[in-house]
Amino acid sequence: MPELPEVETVRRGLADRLVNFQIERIDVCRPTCIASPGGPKEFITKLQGALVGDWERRGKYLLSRLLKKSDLSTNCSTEFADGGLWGIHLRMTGHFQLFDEPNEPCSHTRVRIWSYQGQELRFIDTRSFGQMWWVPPGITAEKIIKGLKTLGPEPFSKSFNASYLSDRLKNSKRAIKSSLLDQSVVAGAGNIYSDESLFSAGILPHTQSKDLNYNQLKKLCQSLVDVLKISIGKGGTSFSDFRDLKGLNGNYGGQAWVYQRSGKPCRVCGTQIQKEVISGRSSHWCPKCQT
DNA sequence: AGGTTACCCTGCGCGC
DNA sequence: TGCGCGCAGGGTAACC
Repeated sequence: MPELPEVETVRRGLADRLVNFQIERIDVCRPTCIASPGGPKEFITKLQGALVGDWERRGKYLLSRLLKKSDLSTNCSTEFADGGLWGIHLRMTGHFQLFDEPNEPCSHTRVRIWSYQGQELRFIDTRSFGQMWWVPPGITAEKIIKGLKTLGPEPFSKSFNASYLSDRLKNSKRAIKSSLLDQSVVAGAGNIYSDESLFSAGILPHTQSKDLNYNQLKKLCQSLVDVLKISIGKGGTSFSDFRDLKGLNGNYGGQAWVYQRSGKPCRVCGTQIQKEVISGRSSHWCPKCQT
């Protein structure tokens, strides 16, 4: 279940490893994972021949700038035209593997992308929730990728602070846990990091969002940023480790304070960690450390 | 209109 | 041993 730190780790891995990665061929093994309007056919046509450029992360979305060799350019020319954007959302179980040698794909392989250099970038996604898009040149990614349109501020940006949260949540009766999961409030938090940041801030997940005072919101902002940063630091840097991302899930490196620890003693005070479903997502908290 | 729920999908763990 | 059920979760559509 990649959340912001895992997606950021993937972004860095792709940016590091896909150097001069020019796409020769694509095999979409599961057509439903291509979510752009033109479907797999257009996705394949438009990505083929493209050079994969810079990688950007927005919330849990990944975007790569594609460069296409200009029709006017000669063999020796290094001129590239805008090839649009390649968007990716890993959702629950999506991950990449890069192979230097030919290799038999596993049954959960959804998209296979070969470079002219003979490398294969493979998208593997057990639960098949992951999606990819091709965004035409000159069109904003928000037009094609619906989720980007409603994305709130990045947790690490200046616009994510206590006064923003205070204003955004001042009339909201929903549980703060639910607000944190809302990508339009803040981009990138999922179930793990919302539980962990609430623990770190000493706030009960059921608390009505509007009832949090300025200091609590300040603490919450800082806690979320800290928890995310710590996890990015432990996210690993080598591409081959991506297959192990799932192993890090759920405990972000074994350091979870409350997430999926219901019934176990709180690492701080020993009180039994509680669990309850809040707005459809399991929530974990310490009844003594969080008030 | 804010807010909640169902759904998509698959593997796993539990209970009988 | 084996089967069936429930659970896990991000985002979005549909609903209240």
